[in-house]
Amino acid sequence: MPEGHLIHHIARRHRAGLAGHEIAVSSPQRRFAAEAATIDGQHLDEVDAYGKHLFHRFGRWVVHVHLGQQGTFLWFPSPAPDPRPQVRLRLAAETGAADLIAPSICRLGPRRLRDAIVASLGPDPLREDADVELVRARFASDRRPIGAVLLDQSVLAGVGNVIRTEALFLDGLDPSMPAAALDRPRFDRLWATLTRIMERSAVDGRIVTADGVGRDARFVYKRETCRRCGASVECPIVGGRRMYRCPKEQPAWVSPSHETC
DNA sequence: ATAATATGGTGAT
DNA sequence: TCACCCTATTATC
Repeated sequence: MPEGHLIHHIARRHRAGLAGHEIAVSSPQRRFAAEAATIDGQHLDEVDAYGKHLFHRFGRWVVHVHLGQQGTFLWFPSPAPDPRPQVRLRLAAETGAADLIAPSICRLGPRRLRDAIVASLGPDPLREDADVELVRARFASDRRPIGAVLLDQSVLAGVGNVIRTEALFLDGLDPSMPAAALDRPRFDRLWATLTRIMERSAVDGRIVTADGVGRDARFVYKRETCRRCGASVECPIVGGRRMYRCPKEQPAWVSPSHETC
């Protein structure tokens, strides 16, 4: 669930349903109670997504949320039911209520907190202000496997395990290929693929690569056989996380130095 | 119905 | 290196 597409999906929902209103802020679970009291009743100025980070700005304050692996934001149009006891943060207006559950980060800070977080992140393909040239330059000087670089949030913000896996499949790239070995046309195509997957997934609220349900909604992620050609899918660990590769659709990268002789 | 799993990143050890 | 967060989704019975 929580890759960058979902954060943008949530931001769009909250922008439409909560921004511009005075918000009743509470913490049924109590772990955010003091902070909630500080901003309770204040005007929500804007909601912003950057990579996997979410920011709600209330005047000089900003609420910073990272969903981690299990975190989720539920949305209830009015009349919203009573929040379950596990709800860390509820943001409620006359239009509806958003309940935050099981985040890895939920904290209140000054506005500059957002700037500090953003400064640690690479460009986000889902943002208009994304600097593609900067990402291309970072790739060109990075000899780590491309599968690992795609997960590095300081290079590129918002891509997670499913999106990196499916994007590399769609572009026929071996995850273990060094990022620096990617030529310009293939980099540009990969950027376009990432942007397309993420934008469509941000609209739908779930990752969409292939048409289908469950595992059949993906080409290789969590599959035993390739959805396109039926070949047996490999499961290498790249960048510390398990990923999936079709050996036929994603032929092994061979170092140019070994080709000549 | 019930159970296994992880589409992260942090902070403790 | 590991525990944590305690969810929705998916698979299985």
